[in-house]
Amino acid sequence: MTDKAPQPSPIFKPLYKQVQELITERIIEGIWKPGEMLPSEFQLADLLGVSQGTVRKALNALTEDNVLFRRQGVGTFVSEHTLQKMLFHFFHFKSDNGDIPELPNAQLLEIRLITPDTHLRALFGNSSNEKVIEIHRVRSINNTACIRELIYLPQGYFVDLEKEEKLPHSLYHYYQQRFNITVHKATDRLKAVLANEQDQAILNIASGQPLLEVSRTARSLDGRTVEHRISRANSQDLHYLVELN
Amino acid sequence: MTDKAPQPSPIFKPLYKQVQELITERIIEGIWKPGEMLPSEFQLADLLGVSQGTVRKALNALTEDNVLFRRQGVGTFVSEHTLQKMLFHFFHFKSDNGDIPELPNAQLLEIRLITPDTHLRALFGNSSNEKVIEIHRVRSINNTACIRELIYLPQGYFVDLEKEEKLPHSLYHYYQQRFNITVHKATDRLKAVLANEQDQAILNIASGQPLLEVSRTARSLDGRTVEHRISRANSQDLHYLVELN
DNA sequence: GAGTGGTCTAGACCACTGG
DNA sequence: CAGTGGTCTAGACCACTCT
Repeated sequence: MTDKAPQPSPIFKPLYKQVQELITERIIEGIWKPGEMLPSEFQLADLLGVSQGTVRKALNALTEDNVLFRRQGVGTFVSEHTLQKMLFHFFHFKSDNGDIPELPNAQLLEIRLITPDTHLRALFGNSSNEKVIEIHRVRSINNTACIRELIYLPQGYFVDLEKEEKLPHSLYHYYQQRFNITVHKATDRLKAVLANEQDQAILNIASGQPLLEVSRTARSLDGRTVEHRISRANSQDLHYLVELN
Repeated sequence: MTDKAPQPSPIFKPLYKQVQELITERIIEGIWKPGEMLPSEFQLADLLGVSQGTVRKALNALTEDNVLFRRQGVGTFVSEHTLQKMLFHFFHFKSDNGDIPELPNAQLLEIRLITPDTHLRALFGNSSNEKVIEIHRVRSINNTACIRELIYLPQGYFVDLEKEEKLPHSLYHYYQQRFNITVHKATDRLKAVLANEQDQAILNIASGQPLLEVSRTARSLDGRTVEHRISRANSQDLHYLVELN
């Protein structure tokens, strides 16, 4: 570490924070990959020249933040976007009666490159000539279409994704495996809207029906905005679940 | 504490957890009240016969859980539902352009006692003859009605509340002060619905308009369900904000 | 300056997992 | 059994706040 003694006030940053950032960087750089095990607390302590307790505090903070997960008697691992974790953290639509045990199937309607409007450019911090990938999908439960998804990705981070002809139902795991992009935090904004003609056709509903629109901005481990997603759900038999603490 | 040495496996509960529960109980019993300062770490350690580090771990866990808050150089305090914290934790409606800096005013329409249906009884675990208080309000921003609220409270926990003629805009602070009930966790379920006639009249909107309906179940510190609330919002200029981590 | 929480260390021991 | 994370302790020192 830089210095064992904490710095004088204004620049003061605890040792364990520095350790935390250092570990995060190594994960971002791909030195430690999702699913892999980190060295033990004592090994890391020796490696970084701090005490085991300090390393522990950093590791626990990162575990709290879902960057790592720990199993007593086994080790500390870099979090992976397994289907289970995805569902828990990033998929909040639930069936009204009983739960949705799995992620609803997603049928791909279209992938294309578009020229971003000012809104998308602002979101991604794009240069004006960079293209954006648009993915259009529809999710179904029991063969009934219920959620229409429009997904926007900056082409620079997702090279050649637009050439795929099939995509997995859970994109976040795919982003992680294929592009080393881990969706870490997201902001959802919810509104009630009326179904437009396209919604009516795709979701097979009458005109004048209300839809739950979820507008998501997702950020990766290093803080970049990597995805914008608009989901329009027929909330007849669905709801969006939020736990407040 | 009961025993310094951790128990053999199946009953094993860490010391700091026991300390945590003990402190929580004292808060529930009203021995330490919202806003009040707890004894210092060392005093608590002496009091409970554990080390300061163990007390610290318990206090930090409770801080993480928003039961306490700590200020370096000052002390550890029992959390209070100040307007600020309320807004941050339990009021997630935001204005589309710019933020809502304050809680929108709430105008009381009606308070009455009702006989709970089976749904409400199941929620509150009520005996069948206990009444429920129904509060009907409407919130406005810039003198424009935007959210209609129907609030249900078990009468047993909120004695004589139905006799009030005026209620504060933020009820959670009031529950805490007047009834020693701290809303600690809540579950929101969101749907898009069409405005019914009553909605149209109260929110001053045309028929066929979509509303964002938020159905909340709120639990107190000791885990009892203490409030059910249905908010119907005109999401024309509003959205419901969720941060995912 | 006195008192609080925050950081860091060092060491002992316990609980859990897997070979 | 060896190796991992989890708990608990004790003590030193730092940063912050208030008076």
